[in-house]
Amino acid sequence: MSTHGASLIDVARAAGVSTATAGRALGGYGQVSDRTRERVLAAAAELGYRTNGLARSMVTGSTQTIGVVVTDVANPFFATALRGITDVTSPAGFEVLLANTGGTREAEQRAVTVMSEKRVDGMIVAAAQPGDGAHLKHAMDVGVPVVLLDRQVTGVPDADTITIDNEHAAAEAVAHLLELGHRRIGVITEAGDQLARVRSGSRRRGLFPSAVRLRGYVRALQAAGIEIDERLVAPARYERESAYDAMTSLLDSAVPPTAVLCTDNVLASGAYRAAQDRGLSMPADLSLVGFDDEPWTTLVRPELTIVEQPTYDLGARAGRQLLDRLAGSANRSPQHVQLKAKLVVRESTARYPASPQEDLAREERK
Amino acid sequence: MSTHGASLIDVARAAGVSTATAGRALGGYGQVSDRTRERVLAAAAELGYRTNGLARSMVTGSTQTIGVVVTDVANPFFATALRGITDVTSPAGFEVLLANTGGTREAEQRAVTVMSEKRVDGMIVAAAQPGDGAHLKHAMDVGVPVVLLDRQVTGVPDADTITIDNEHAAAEAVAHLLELGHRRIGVITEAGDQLARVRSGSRRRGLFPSAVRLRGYVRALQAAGIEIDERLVAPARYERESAYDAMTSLLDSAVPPTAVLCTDNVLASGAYRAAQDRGLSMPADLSLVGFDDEPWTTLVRPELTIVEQPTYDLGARAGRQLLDRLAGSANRSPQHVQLKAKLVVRESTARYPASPQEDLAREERK
DNA sequence: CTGAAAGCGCTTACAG
DNA sequence: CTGAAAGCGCTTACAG
Repeated sequence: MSTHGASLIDVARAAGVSTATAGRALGGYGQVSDRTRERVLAAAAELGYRTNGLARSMVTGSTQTIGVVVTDVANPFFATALRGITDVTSPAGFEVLLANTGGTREAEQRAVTVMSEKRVDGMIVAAAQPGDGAHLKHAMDVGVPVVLLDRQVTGVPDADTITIDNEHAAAEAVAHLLELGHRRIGVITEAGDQLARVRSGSRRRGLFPSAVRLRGYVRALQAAGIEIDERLVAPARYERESAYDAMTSLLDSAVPPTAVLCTDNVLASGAYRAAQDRGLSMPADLSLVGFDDEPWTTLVRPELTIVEQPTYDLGARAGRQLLDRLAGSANRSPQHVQLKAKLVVRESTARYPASPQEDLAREERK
Repeated sequence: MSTHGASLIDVARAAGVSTATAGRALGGYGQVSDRTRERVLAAAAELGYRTNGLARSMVTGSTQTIGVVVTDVANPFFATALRGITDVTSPAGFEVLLANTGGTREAEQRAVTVMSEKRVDGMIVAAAQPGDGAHLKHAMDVGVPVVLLDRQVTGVPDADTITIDNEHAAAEAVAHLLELGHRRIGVITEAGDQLARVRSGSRRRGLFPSAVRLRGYVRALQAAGIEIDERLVAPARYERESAYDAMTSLLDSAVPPTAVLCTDNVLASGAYRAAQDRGLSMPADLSLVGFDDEPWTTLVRPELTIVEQPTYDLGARAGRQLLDRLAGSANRSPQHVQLKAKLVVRESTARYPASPQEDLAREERK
């Protein structure tokens, strides 16, 4: 590839030394006399030499590159986590090879294969599907450490995992509502179809965050001695419109909830809007809790009470974990880090019933 | 690197053929008989063989990787553009090597150097600084095509550029306000320090989007015969709090503006909040225009009138442009694509004065 | 401190 | 259709 300019041979020739010596001077390894180093550096500068990283990687066995696989970089959650990853790995001299799976397992498998072929030193993966991590297992088997981000996957028992304690996060939000006096608490969830599975209490792996949050909801209510009312569990897709509809149907039900938990940020925005459009006054008529501290949550009135995930940290920790593996703790047993989310009470949640008087007034109206 | 499993030699030996033949069978190039191919494929599967992309790239001269350099992946603008890039380049068989510069030229130079060393086939760069693109020029000189995204850079005359027509975008927003009757129109801008330069009308290159938008503001007012009042140009950093302060000082001035343009999404959120906190009723007391169609802009009341940038498209077009270069149009003259932004009128802008009656009432109150 | 030689794992002419 | 050999551009023992 002469188009890519001078090679080490050219530099060595120009400096009147062997390629071994030129390589040592340029690469900063081995011993070189100051005089020689200067001559080589001068020749390299003259020729505009840049090391061929491909050749170097082939012999050193390291590319100083890590693969990062997410379902959607445009999602603020992953974008922020990605920033956390690069902020940690970049100073350590690693570049990031990025892949977007769009949430399909096929795309993920392809991405993992390509990254393996490009010989990334390790991978951080936010999986598309909770089941069957055979492709990830395979990567680990050939010596590429993988760190699972945000999502547990079955079939990769040896991978490190960095997740958020979603069960606790959701449970805390529900506990907050219970404490305020709410008894009919609805939930808008992407995991509506997994309610039965969630209630039966299967193991963690194989459950994605939305399902784990739903479990937190279920557990918190059960702990308070409240029976789960399936009519209060509103399924929705990961779209504002879908959440809008879910909220609407929740409010249309015979005995509507007095409070609603939305298990992610997009769902919360749709639900918020539906409540607004219906002319409900929050928090007087309805308490609402969302996930993630997005800009809009403090711009709307009332400001939204949320569960704040340590998103940036999630990425940063994953990066650090991978760096640790790469730095030699290759055979240590898998690490499973769970970060805590934080309930941030703002204006969209309030006591129910609002006050004894109002309670009375409500009764009289009947 | 035996840790990385079987090599082509191992496969060839197992299949009883030469490495040349094994390579042809596996790589899908050259001629191989069906019988041989089957034997090779079987052996490869048996051994869990994966091509070493490093070795392949070294001989083919292509890594099927493009470098993408942005200032901040966590910024929704770049995250969305990045998604546009990957959606276009991934089906074409390219992976993305990502770098975050944090907005400093040094980090950008380092990123570009490393990407060159890793032999990316091309790069898409959202520059950290408008001036001195020597490092980018250098990349192009050694045969790595560069596409500039969103930001013009001096010193790289041969690079393709994909930008948004920011001057037009801002001018259109101002024209909308003028049409509504506003005459005192303020602007909150990151390019406050460049007002003089903007007014003198220097060339495009060397000006970043914020400055170009400020120019759009200036031009639109001038076209309407309105003199620029420097007290209406409020400088702010790219932070919500800073914009909040800028808006506050704008409203505190002796003759406050009746309408304000915010030249990006973060500034708009801070300004919106300041107006709210002051108890101003929008759009009756103040008209406000922002940039970018972020979720919050339709969640707040009133909904925000905005200039919508084709962010995803910006990335997609950049990806396509780079693909074109790579596909052979290497020597064609540089392309400069400018995408149009779109004014989306919602509820935060209204006629001024509101009506003759109100005008009268206003007068009487004095 | 320096150099000759081998080798990383592929693909590519060139013969046959 | 298949194979022997060269070569991509480095780094790494091994001698000296």
